[in-house]
Amino acid sequence: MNMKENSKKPSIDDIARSLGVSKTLVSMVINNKTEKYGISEKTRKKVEDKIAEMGFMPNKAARRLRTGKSFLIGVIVPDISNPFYSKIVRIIEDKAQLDGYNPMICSSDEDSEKEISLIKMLVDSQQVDGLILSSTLEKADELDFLRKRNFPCVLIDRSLPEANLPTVSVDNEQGAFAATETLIKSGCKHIALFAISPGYISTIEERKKGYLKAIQQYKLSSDKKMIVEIPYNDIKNAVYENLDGLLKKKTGKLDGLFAGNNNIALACMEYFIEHKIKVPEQLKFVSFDDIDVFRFSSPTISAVEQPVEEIGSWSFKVLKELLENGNNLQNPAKISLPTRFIKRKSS
Amino acid sequence: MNMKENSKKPSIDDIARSLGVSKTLVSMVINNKTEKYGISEKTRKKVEDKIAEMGFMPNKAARRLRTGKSFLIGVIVPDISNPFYSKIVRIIEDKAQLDGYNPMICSSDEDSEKEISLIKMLVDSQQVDGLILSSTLEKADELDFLRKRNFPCVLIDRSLPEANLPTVSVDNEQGAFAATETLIKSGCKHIALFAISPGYISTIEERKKGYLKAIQQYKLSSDKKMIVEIPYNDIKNAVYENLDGLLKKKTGKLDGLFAGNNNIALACMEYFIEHKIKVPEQLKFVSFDDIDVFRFSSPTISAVEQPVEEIGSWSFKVLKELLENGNNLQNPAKISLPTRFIKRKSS
DNA sequence: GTGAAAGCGCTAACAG
DNA sequence: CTGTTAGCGCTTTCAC
Repeated sequence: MNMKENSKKPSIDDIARSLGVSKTLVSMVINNKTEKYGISEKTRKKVEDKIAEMGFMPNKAARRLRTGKSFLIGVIVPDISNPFYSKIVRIIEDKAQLDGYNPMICSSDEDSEKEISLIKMLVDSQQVDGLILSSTLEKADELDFLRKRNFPCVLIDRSLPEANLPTVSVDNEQGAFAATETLIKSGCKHIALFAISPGYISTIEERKKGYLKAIQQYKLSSDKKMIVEIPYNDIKNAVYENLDGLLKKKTGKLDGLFAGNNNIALACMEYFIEHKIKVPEQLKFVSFDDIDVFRFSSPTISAVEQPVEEIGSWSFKVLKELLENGNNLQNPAKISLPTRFIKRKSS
Repeated sequence: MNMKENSKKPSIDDIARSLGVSKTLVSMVINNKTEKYGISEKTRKKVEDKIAEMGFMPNKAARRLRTGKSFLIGVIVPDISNPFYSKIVRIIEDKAQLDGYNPMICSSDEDSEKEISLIKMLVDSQQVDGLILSSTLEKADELDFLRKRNFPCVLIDRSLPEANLPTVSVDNEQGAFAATETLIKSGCKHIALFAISPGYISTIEERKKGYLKAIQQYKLSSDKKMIVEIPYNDIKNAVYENLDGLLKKKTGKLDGLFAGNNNIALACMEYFIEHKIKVPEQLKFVSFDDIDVFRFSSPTISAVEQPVEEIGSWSFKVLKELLENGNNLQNPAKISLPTRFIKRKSS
């Protein structure tokens, strides 16, 4: 009763047979190697026409098995539904396509174990040719198995200490410094930083550093309790609890808040609305990452903008270099892009 | 000078040889077929240990070539960096992973040709087992080559007329009706709908229908010019020009605006700010798609919320059904999910 | 200029 | 319960 599957996909063999030539010839045509092997224009044309006629597309699995090259690249980010990452990924997709690569995109959920298993699956199972990684890992040696194999891998957004891997990142310290400085200059004395945990992530560390540098440079009293870690999985509750605590304090009451990323900022903003906290009058507020919300909210939110386009295009550019010319383990590219602080009404 | 690649990946052969057994046995263990073939617990354990010890992972290219099954699914959306789609995709990723599938995610940029070539690449080249498609195509027959092969494919978000393919979508008409009705009930007489082009996309058509239904039901004068098409590639300019025109009119001046999707809404909101248009006093405003911005903007924006979670999980569920039990071309699943109108301050 | 043949790593039919 | 074997579709070496 089922509809019959009439038209199986043609293989290279079908093309060859229907033309009375060998598979070799067809293969050479597919791979633009006719020149190299001195195939005549006429023959090439003949084969090409047949390929078009039969709608032949080479089977990548077979090619992959034979050549060991997949023209796939693995892309792992913490969460593809976070606009910061989805924008980067989109750029990578476009750039990769231009060079015939297809990305396999995965979300690690800030989970080191999941990340490792995704990497293994991409590298060992799917045989991606290279990896672009916004890593959640704590230590570089968890990636040693890649390094040992000299596997093309570029770190983006987050660097890894002593990783010795090419990295495309952003000057988080400078960005955080600028953000904190703004708060200080507008009169804040008690500034908290809400940063996503785990705290060892390089971007978080650098943001903390920038924050502390500003605090110290302007001789504000620094208090360890003003740097709070917000767990990735429970942002809203953590933000609410901490804000409750910090705003209740009699002495040293919070008057400036720096949200370490866009999700934390959103939770803070919800809190402000629910608890009728007036920003910037009662509390000045800035955030890392610039998202659409910040331009339209009331008040508009000052934020550290990251150059997503550039992160995306550089990351593929660097990976491509690795893919084509091999790793230079002694001296991996380290690209650090500037951020831009956008001052709006919240600070 | 280069670091030697010491540790090649082990193959099924290596495992078998180092254990003195056959590849078959190892293969059976990998694929959990030991029960089926009555392999002893002991042997299985022995093989499994070796696999763990050598860090073996089956080569998917080989498996794919042999079995014709890739455990890959293709996912094509107009733009992965649009939060509406990135959220759906994220759900699909999670659900697929639970069943051992990996998504290959692509953006079509609302370009039919690009979409077709992506489909071909996914299906013929990458050999994905199934497809989840938020299609930009005009007519279903462009997908006939898939239907002929009985290829598992589910349409999401947008349906295709006479496609006879399983579809997971949303009741756009009802959503648009509710949105328009709100505008009418709050006193608007001259309501425009800004919809993304191409206008033949089912969601757009349905939204137009819902809009018109409300207009007619409440006996407002309907004017063709009040439905404007905004090209995907030039949203901002188109929105600005049309708003300029419609707001300048002496008679029948615009007093209500319905943005057909989130990107259009953002452009409108920028316009409002730049031109100091007071919403809702001067112009009432609603949008399709609910994004974070709408909850925080001033004023907050009323919007038709789509059940992204459900779209994502249903789409994989339906595809899985196809994958496991085959197509039912006579009677494909058509799942229509309700939308929810969220009234905020803008209307 | 072109073709024959081997083999990438895996699965499954069949044999024992 | 376990092994032998053929072959998926392609690229590449070598031969003519």
